[in-house]
Amino acid sequence: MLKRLSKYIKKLNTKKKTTIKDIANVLNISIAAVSKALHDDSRISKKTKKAVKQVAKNLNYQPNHLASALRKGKSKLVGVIVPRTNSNFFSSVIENIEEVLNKEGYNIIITQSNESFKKECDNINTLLFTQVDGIIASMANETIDLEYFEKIKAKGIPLILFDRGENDLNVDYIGINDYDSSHKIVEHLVNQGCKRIAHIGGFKRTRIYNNRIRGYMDALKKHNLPLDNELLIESNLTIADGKEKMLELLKLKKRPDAVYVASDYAALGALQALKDKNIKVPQDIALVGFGDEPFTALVTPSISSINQHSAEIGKQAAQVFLSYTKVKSVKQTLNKIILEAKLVIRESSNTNII
Amino acid sequence: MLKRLSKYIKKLNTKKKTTIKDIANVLNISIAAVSKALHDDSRISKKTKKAVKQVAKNLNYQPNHLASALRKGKSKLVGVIVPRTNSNFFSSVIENIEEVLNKEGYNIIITQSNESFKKECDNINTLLFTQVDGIIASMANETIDLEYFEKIKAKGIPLILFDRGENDLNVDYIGINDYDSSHKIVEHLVNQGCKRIAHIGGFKRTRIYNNRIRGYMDALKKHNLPLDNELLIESNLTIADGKEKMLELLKLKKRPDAVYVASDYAALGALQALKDKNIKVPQDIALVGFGDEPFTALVTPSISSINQHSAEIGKQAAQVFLSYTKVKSVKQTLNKIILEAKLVIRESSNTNII
DNA sequence: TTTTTTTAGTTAAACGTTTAACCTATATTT
DNA sequence: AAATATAGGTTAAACGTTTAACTAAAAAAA
Repeated sequence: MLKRLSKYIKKLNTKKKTTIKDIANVLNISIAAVSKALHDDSRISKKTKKAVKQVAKNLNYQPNHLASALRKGKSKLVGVIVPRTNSNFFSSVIENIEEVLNKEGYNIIITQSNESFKKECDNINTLLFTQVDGIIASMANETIDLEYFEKIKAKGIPLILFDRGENDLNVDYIGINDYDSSHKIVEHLVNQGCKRIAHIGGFKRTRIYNNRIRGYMDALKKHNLPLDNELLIESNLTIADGKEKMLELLKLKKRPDAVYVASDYAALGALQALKDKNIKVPQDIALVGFGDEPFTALVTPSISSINQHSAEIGKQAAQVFLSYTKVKSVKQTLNKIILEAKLVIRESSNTNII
Repeated sequence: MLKRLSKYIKKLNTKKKTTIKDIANVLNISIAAVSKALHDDSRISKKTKKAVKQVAKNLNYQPNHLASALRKGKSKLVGVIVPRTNSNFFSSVIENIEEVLNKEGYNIIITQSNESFKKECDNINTLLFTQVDGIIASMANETIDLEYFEKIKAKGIPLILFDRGENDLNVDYIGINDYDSSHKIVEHLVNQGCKRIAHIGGFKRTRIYNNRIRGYMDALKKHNLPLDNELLIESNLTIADGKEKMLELLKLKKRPDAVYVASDYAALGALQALKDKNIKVPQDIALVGFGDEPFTALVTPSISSINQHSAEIGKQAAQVFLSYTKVKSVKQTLNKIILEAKLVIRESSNTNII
């Protein structure tokens, strides 16, 4: 064996990678035995297993994932599609998906749609082409046509949506209770004495923004505040949008005394507009954002916001995917997991402390 | 053919995926012909090509990437390792790497080290296991032991580092000129009339932070400013670190009149500390950050910073990788690409405008 | 007409695993 | 002692492509 080994040791210096065939040759056993030994199959003796593992180490053997994936029909790869990774929310969701899936031997391929429908379709094609075993996604703002997502389902590949989902699409979903979150915000602002509460929201067609808008309207009704159409604005919720829409609100004859913005980024823009116009926050106008991005705690005044439990969403999404891989029965009830969000009150809406 | 096709059309409803074998059966030709037709091989007639593509479409054929990757020995996957995706810098670099590589048929697998050496090693193992064709990485702060990176090189897999690299490691590198950037900052501060310039930097062992520190010291010398050791602080450069180290600087008997922080995040923390202590920025103390993260333009006062050309870095890194796949000759000179950074002057260091 | 060239394929092996089915020698049971 | 079980493997096919090497028929050249 030693002679055979030393012959193979030379191989280390060449480019060619070590395969189980090499190990089999060194030990003069079949490749099947090697494969089984590496997987601790019960039909291989301890002695052989030990020898195989030793040789594998010596030859610096690295299993060929492609080969086993092809044979087993499983790539052990999960695709993740997010609008962008550069928000703390998505970055944290991804981190937690990765953590849970890595433990089970899965790797993730992260792709960004940049909020573009076309890019999202490309991403889906790419992931299907790469033979991922499942897809976890949060939809782009633009997306209305669900054909591509249907395609995933049609192929029998588990699809789990989080945060940005769609009511029409019959898939697993993990998100927070947007409707209730709006209620919490409005209630808080009412408690602060606000009477004219505006909402800079996202577009109604997107499930989460629709829910936030409905929650906002129903909450106003509940607290006997009149619903004024000029106080409800739809937008893309970028920083620039927040600034622009806030300036529009400030032009109204009857200004709002509070603004609830459906995204922290837009809230940051709105805050800049308020500062530019020398309007005191929260005394003149109170401000609440959404998402609890770290910077909300760092700007002056700090911005009240809704914590979306990003870590929890990531973990649950991964778990739902794993449940598909474990259960043999194809028929499985869909998971619709709605987490309760938490309102974090900061300076921008707290008139008591100041 | 129609009869055969309709027989196969049923297959669409089953789980089994369509393969080139199915297409071959429908048209009664060999699978080799199908493979060639799909790749527009010159030895296949136009008629056959057309027929093959039509049937492929009808059967909803999707090439099995694993099979072709195994056969060709190329996974068409590139691994990307970054400390975290949630800064604009890394997110932008990644976006641009992806854009360039996608055009050439490559996909990327993004992994995060979370600045942990152990996680980084795990990431490398994972990527090697997944048979990536190359790795583009920015090292974790913690990393000193380069063994794992050597391993990549040893396997003959192209390794390209960006931003956080290492002088000792003989690999391709793309980054900005940190040394010069420090010079630009110091020069600017001197022009603003500052005479006691402090530096909250990263750890010297990391190449980029070392260069920034050296640049800072040499620039002081050049402008005949004394180098005071208590004005040079090493840290991890988190937001909290920035705040803490700034408070330390404020405790000095002889306070600085300007602080150059080696990261925007730490600069943000520093700014909070200054605000808490009611110190006017830039009048009492001027502040400059590093990285040109979007929030630097949005806080009050806005923070001057260094733009690192993230898009350019991403594109170049991808190009360097591609150069390995195209050139046959193994011997290739290493690329060390150093981009010139740009100082963006904002309120935090601009005494003229105020 | 015969030979050569071109066209349009076909055959079969290979990529590195996994796994169902089979086999043989030894140990155990009856 | 014969029958059965168990341990420890081996053989060969399969996963879905790609590709080098071969071939048959038709077209062009001689």
